Amino acid sequence: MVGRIYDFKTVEEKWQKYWREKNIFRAEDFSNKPRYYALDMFPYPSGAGLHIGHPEGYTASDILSRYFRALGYNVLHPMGWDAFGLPAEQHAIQTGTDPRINTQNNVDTFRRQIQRIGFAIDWSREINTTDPRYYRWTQWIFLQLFRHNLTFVDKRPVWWCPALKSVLANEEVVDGLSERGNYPVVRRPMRQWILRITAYAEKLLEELNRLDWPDSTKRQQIAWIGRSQGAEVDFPIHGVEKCLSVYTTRPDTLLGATYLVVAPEHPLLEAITVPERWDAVREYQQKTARKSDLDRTDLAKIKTGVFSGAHAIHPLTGEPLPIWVSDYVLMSYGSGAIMCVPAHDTRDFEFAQLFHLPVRQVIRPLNADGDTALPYCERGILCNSGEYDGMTSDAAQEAIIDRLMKNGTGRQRINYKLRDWLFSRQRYWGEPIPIVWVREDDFGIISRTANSPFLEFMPSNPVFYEEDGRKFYAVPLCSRDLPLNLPPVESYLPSDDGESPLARASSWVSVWIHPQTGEIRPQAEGRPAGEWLAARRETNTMPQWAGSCWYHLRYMSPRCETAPVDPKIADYWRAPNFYIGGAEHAVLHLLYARFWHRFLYDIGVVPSKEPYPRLFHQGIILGEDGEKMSKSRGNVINPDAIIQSSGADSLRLYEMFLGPLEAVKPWDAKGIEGVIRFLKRTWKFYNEVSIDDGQDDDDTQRLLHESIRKVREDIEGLRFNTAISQLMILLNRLQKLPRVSRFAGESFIQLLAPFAPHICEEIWEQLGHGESIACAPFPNFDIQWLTRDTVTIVVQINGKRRGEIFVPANALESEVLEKARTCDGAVPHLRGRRIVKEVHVPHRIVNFVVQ
RNA sequence: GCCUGGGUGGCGGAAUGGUAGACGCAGAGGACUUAAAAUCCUCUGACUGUAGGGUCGUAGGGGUUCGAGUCCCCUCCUAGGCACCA
Repeated sequence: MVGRIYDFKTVEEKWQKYWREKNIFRAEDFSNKPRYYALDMFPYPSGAGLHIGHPEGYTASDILSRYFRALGYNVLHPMGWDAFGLPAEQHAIQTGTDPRINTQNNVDTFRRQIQRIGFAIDWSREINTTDPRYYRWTQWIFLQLFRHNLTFVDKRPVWWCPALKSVLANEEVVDGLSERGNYPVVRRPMRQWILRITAYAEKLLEELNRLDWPDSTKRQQIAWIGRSQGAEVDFPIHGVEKCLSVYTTRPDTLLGATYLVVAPEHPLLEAITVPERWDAVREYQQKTARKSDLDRTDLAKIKTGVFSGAHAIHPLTGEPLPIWVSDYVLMSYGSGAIMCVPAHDTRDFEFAQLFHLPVRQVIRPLNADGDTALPYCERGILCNSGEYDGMTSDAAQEAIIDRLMKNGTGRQRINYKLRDWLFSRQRYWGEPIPIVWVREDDFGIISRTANSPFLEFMPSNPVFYEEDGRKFYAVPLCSRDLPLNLPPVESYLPSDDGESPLARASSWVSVWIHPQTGEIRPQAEGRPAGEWLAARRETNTMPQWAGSCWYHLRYMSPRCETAPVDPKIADYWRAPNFYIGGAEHAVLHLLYARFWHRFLYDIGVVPSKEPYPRLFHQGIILGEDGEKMSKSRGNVINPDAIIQSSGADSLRLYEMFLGPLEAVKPWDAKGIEGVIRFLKRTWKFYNEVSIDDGQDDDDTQRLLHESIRKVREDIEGLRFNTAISQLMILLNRLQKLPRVSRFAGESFIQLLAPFAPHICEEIWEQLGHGESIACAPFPNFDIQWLTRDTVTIVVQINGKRRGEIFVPANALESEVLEKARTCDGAVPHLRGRRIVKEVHVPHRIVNFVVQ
């Protein structure tokens, strides 16, 4: 019936061409069909080409896409390129060529490789974050954030990587080394753009429990946001008109505080340190400043610190408490100062031991028996706390906060570990930030110019910074100036002091702006007549995360010229039904994208609060040695080579058969033989079997309908490995038959089609169908074949399997037990024994407990 | 250190508290072939018995249950995340 030889290369190329030319997988906006949006984390098109890990997630989303299309859904399955980023920039630096060229080549390679795997992608919606028509809207969203007071600039110590000549975000630094390249990094103060993601901490935390996400990822985000509830307590300082505020999650231990510690960078330190101690404190500050954060946060190291000579006054007892300085207190969390309760905090205890500070126990365990080992860090019953003695920690906490509030020396307080998002990079290959800087007086002119185009995105709180005693104000470009294109530059190398390569494009940087008309002209052309103001463009660019914060929206209306996403189309597609990508993005991309998306919801741009309601992480495919694939280990499997030797269908099928989608699992070059044989047997089966309008025998029908059900359930539950083994079981049976019914013959190939679409299209066509199998309605099972007349029941004696019986499914319990008692396997073990208990689980098991 | 997963044949893995090891790989034997490849058939957890069969077996130890890979407690190993966040 089909050709004798299974020539996968010819078959696969034929159908890939067919799908492309017939636009089989085009998604239709506003279709009346139910909609299904399957989204992959889009790749960074690296020079190395497609990795074996890419097709794993893509195949999973492709199976779902094809499955739901066959169920009659209008499916959106798009692909695009997250193409800004460091490797392309470094390539540009090394070769001196424009990163656009290299990026375009890499994108072409990725597209060709992905297309060769035969994914059901709507290529008419392809997007690229480096396309000005795309980043125009990335810039627009930035300006909206700017307008809503969610951005600011600050000269702050940031991670500076001398080797990369670039500033890195907290998240890009791992153990004091750059995430990319493992170069050392140091702290260095620079002017930076920062996004107030902390303003969204509560919203991001709240929505989390409504998401269908892996628990571990939710937990990571919860930990990253790091909400804690406690109290802020003010300690007046002896002899100085100042108060030191501390944050504590254990206000119940307030009476156990014996000293305070402030961070070396604390702004009050200068004012409170007594003159005799000033040298020691300054020396300590300098020593800390020289330390890398790795040294500073190393838990294993011995604590250090100096006494400031100052004393704080306990707000409840009036007792003077010494104020120490130590780098175990971080300026970036809470208020940069803590009250220390060595009896009930491990770190405070350690410090107190080292510097011989008093330890006062104020909490005892609920079921106290004898002495408590200190530090005791659990909650318990208060002691040595005057009027609070005998109260539980919970009650005391409330009572103490109450008292502080009455005294005006404390209040409830919620803190987050989440830090604001350092958003600027001193790089070329990123979205330019659409801001110009003007002098204070000129900013006043713009602000007073009614209808100035520069007021379109003007925030209520101006953004400014000071340099050499002069203030510079941020002026947002207006939307008609977008996109702000990346200018050509002569060198992609940042300057040694860390300025972006854009700073060298002086004719681009220095401009005249016209407050009334909004016109912008290069200063190089000389000052035009009229009321023009001198301005300098922002030369920092956005981080690579920016473009991936909203790409899921752009796929919906990729050519929309009036908004990031067409509101009507966004209302149609809503949100992806399925989002798949690596777990390495658990906190970075997934938190940033949630932030931007939620902001867009808040300003009415999108209809849903959350970008990705259902998320899944595919596991990693390891090399054959069980180690992570890497060039240096030489264990990299190249997908192109697999496709060349075994075909795209085999690659797809094998990656899905390897194990559970979420598991980390090693590649096995021998293992792929199994699925190759399976596909060959499938081909051979349709070559040899005769398909007619007759009936199948009962066992075949039963297995067929069971298989349909299992494959459907497994696809929907993402259990592709067991779906494939069911298909193998089904084929093992079918291929023994000389003839099968049309329903059986067609169903099998349709069940297999989402996994191995090319071979199935070919067989489908040769079975006489004129239309693509991708559009054929998916087979459904008939429940009548899933209920059995006769069931097999296992007979156990004392929990050990001794035999089995076949009984009618509707047999009475007494009949089943009688048959079980007298079955061949059971009789010898029952002889001479007394049955003390009979357990009968209908349709499953009978267990006799005997003595 | 803390928080999460996970530990099942030679290997990847399968098992709503109910026949452990489906499916596949590897291995053994056989058929076809001059031969090899490919393909097809049979066997394949360990120990034990001529055989019917028996005993053991899901990291280790305990427990709950008629019955535990699955639930509970402890220990070990392993992967991932967090890490002086007061």
